[in-house]
Amino acid sequence: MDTFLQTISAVNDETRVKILYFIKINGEVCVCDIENSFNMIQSRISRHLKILKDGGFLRVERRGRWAYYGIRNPLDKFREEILKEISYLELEIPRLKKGCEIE
Amino acid sequence: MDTFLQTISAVNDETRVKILYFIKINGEVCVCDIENSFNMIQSRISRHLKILKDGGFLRVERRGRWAYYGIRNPLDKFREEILKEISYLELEIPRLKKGCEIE
DNA sequence: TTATTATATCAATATATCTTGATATATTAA
DNA sequence: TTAATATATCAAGATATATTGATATAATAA
Repeated sequence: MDTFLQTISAVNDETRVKILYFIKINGEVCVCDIENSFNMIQSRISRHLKILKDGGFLRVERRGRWAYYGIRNPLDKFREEILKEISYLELEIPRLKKGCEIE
Repeated sequence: MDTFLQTISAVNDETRVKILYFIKINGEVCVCDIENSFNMIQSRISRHLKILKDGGFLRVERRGRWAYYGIRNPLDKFREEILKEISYLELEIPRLKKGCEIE
């Protein structure tokens, strides 16, 4: 039950749904890219990414001082269905704006 | 987005997940049956049923003074997947105890 | 009609979650 | 080593949701 609720509550927030879809569309992105694209403060983005990661939707890889987030692969059937349902929403998401100095 | 979040938030609660599964297992039940089986006060059950109904999982039919709740049929693919995922949890749910005087 | 039963809804409180700003940590550059 | 950058985490306040007890509504029984 706990895992189920963790998965569900991860997508029970408009901001997180948009961030998740943004990552699905843009592939691997770092926190500052999302921060910059969504124009939200860093702690807010970071917290949402953690919840999405703990919910099993995202993986994170650290390279240098950057943390790159991407859709976890492979993704199990259920989370895949949730992601599909989110895609059907055809959400308006911000265009990717790189936020870090160097890459 | 609103419909998606309404669907998701409907199953973002342990009590509601159990009630939903209980109804899936037992078929059509009235509020007092759930009240009696789960040993919860009536207003609590009634509120959760409303949220599950508004989330698109349940239908309700009034017959006499009773309100019979059942799984909405047909259920769309996404809610069907959620219900399937809940089934996989193999939750311990209370045995059906009829709660009304007459039926 | 009056009382009883089943259900829904409201108001108050309790609990959980989200956002923000501050601070901590870790990596790289100077 | 010191400064700057990227990210994570914490504490406080704001907002949302859950639970309870009381009350409202509607159907039936007496």
